[in-house]
Amino acid sequence: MFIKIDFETEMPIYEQLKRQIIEGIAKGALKKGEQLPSVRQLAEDIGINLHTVNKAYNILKNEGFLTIDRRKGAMVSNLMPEITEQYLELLKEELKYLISNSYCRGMRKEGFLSICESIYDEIDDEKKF
Amino acid sequence: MFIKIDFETEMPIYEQLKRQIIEGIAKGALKKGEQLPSVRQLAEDIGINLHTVNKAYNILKNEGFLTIDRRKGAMVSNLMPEITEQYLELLKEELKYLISNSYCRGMRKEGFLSICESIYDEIDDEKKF
Amino acid sequence: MFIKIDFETEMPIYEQLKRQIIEGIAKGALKKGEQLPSVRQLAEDIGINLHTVNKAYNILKNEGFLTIDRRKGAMVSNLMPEITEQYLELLKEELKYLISNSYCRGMRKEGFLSICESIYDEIDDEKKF
Amino acid sequence: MFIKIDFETEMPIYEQLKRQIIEGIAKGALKKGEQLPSVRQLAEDIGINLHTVNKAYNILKNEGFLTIDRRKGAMVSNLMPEITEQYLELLKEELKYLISNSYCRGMRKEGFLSICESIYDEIDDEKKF
DNA sequence: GTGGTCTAGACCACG
DNA sequence: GTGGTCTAGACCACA
Repeated sequence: MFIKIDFETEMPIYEQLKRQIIEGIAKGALKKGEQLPSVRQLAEDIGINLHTVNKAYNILKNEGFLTIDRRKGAMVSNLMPEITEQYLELLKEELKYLISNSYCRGMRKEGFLSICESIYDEIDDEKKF
Repeated sequence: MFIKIDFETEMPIYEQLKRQIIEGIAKGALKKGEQLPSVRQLAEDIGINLHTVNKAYNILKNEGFLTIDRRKGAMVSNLMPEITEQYLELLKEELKYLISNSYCRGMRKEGFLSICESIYDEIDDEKKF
Repeated sequence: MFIKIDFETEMPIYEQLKRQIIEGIAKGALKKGEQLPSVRQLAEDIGINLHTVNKAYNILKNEGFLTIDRRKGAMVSNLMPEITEQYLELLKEELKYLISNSYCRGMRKEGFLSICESIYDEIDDEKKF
Repeated sequence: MFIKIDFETEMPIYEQLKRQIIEGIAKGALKKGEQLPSVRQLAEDIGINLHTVNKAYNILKNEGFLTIDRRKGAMVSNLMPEITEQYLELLKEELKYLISNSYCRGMRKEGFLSICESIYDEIDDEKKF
């Protein structure tokens, strides 16, 4: 796997793991239906406790990114979660803060948008392979 | 003040406070050089602990949004912080996650950018008054 | 057979199998005395493990829904189990939880009863054929 | 508290706890907005591990029955969860099984409905005090 | 071998 | 004092 955990940051390990898996799905490193390593396996690979991996997997299951198949363990869902009203609200809140902060620091609309665009393009690029 | 705290969310109160102050500065509700309520005053208004307000103020001071004068209390800095390399890195990380998540849920570049744009416009609009 | 297994739910496969067989008996898709597919056959049809089918069959035998003959395999019992004190207790416990949950969510007696009624009617309807 | 855990049954402790809390809310033993014991407190009272209580609380939080206030700990939500499409589906599935089982054992519609009714009445009765 | 459950103990962020 | 996080180890249900 491509997981890199930063043990220094204050972001919980399970949250870092969760985010990297979502990013992995977005850029196609993890295909729909693809099987993920077992909690034990991944925990060992990363050097963390299996319960921590389990927590990340379970959150992702609850959010609809993963499904846990009794026979094969965790796998990427074939149907990704929707853009719910609730998600949109949360996204806007988060963006409002990021934009406000950047705005105060002098970044204008064009600069911010071009960063977003380049990230989107990055995802699309990796998608091709 | 315009502060609204949600006591039921996972986000720490001091973080909510910090974000709302930054958003207030961005949209011009708080002008440069303007004085903020005293720690004691604000804490009472919102109904939270002194320490919590203090923590938010101190973080904002360290990040360069506020200056704290022993006599006059906290005020909005006359010079906003810069777009540092470090900030840019953090911003990109955060956006990468938000975009990946939205991408998985089917939101494409145009949709995401238009949300960002509308938030920027909102800030600019409020700025006029 | 009419069995549909959901491999992604939390409910064990053997439990899903057991429930669907009981539902099949209730609505008359499986007649008293009727022979069921062999463990091996059913396992292959559904694409699950032998042991899993075996477990479901054995539970159903112990509860009195099936009789298992060494030569002829499993068949639907000619005498269905009774409403024992123990069963009634369990049923009430389960209903108490379901009703409490529904009640909290605002469902009133009439709504709940009408759902039960429609399920009963459904069973009776299928019974006619 | 009124919690009674059965350590013999195969139902997970956290699930028993979750159910009893929901039942407590339904019958009014727990009022909206009321504060629950801390995880440590309740764990000690019941004689289980605090993580087990924590798990139950978190599930209930995610389902909308509890809210966790940073200042005061867990409390009963002021707004109960809705009857979602998904919940209704699950409820019907569960009822379908219970009814099928009871039907096989000879219980007819009237008998089943009267049990449901008496449980509903029980809840309403306790509500009055 | 897989995830689920439970226990236990430690440390930390928060208020 | 509250819940959140992480670690650790044990046992079990499931397939």
